[in-house]
Amino acid sequence: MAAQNAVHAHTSHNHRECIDDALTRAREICAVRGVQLTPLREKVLQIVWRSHKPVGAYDVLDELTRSHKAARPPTVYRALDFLMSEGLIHKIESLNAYLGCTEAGATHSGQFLICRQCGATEEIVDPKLETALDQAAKRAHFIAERKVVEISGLCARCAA
Amino acid sequence: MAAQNAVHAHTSHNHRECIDDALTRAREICAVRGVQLTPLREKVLQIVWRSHKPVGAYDVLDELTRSHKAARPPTVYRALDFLMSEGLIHKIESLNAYLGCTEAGATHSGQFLICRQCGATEEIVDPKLETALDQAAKRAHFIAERKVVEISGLCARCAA
DNA sequence: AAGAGGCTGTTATCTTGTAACATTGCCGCA
DNA sequence: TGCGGCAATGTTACAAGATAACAGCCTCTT
Repeated sequence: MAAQNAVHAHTSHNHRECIDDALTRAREICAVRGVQLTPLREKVLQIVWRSHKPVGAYDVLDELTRSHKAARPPTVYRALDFLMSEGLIHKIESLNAYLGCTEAGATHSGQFLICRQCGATEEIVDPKLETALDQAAKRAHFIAERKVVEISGLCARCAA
Repeated sequence: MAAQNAVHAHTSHNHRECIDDALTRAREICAVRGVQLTPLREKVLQIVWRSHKPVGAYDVLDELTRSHKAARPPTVYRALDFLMSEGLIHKIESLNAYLGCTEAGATHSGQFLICRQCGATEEIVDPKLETALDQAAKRAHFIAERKVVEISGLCARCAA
């Protein structure tokens, strides 16, 4: 499920399952935590999950407006902020765009592989890389809190 | 010089030397490459180097306008683009801001430690981290081209 | 003199993100 | 029953970041 998502962002697959899994998982997580995954927030999460490509806030807004005429920028940003604070989505800083989290539940800053050709972006969880980041910070006597790792290039599919 | 800058971003030091070193180095590099470090571009580089904190494009613009009334956003962005393409500055994606490069000359994507308290940002060059990044990409069959690594937290000074 | 290319000027606009205040709806409690 | 508080959303306006598109200028070359 989560682990499966993580390895097929750049491949063809039944994406409906991705979305369903993500939404189900999000509902569970929010229920456990006692926070409200309102219809609006869920809709935004669904929109972000429409693809494995990071989606801009204003693209979310365009999409959201179809079903929700009152939507405005703050509507979207509030929902995105909520989803980020609950670890359900990530912001891809180098693109100013948002991506569904495949490791929802665990608090973590993600590590991403962004294909410049097809746009598909995969979240990876690489313990060695994580360690290397911590060690690098430690050597510099720096207390790491948030770690942004975004590698862009070509996915296997586009390279072939 | 370069290595020295890299370890004192978060400490007090004679910053004039940083700037002078950076400008001198930039002139050398551009001369060797046969590209033009025009007065305008040099001025922008100097402004970016005024501190070890990443500087927003519009902050650069405000500062630039003092000596250069005709300056407009494109003026600044063109200069920043040039300086980035020559590896003389980096963009800090998570802040939408720009920082002088302490390793100018070598082509590289930087790795940064950003103090959320004082704002000082240090560029580090950590071969082990570099390797870990390459390995992580390789394991995912991904061809890495650009690597964004931005760790934010507390510098030793602010933690104390 | 003509033309090409690189740099800068200039105007306008686009994209991304936030401030600030109003409104709604629900829940607990007097 | 009504009131106070809080979380979520509505609404308007704007700030901040970035680029498009075209004009002008200078230099070098032929």
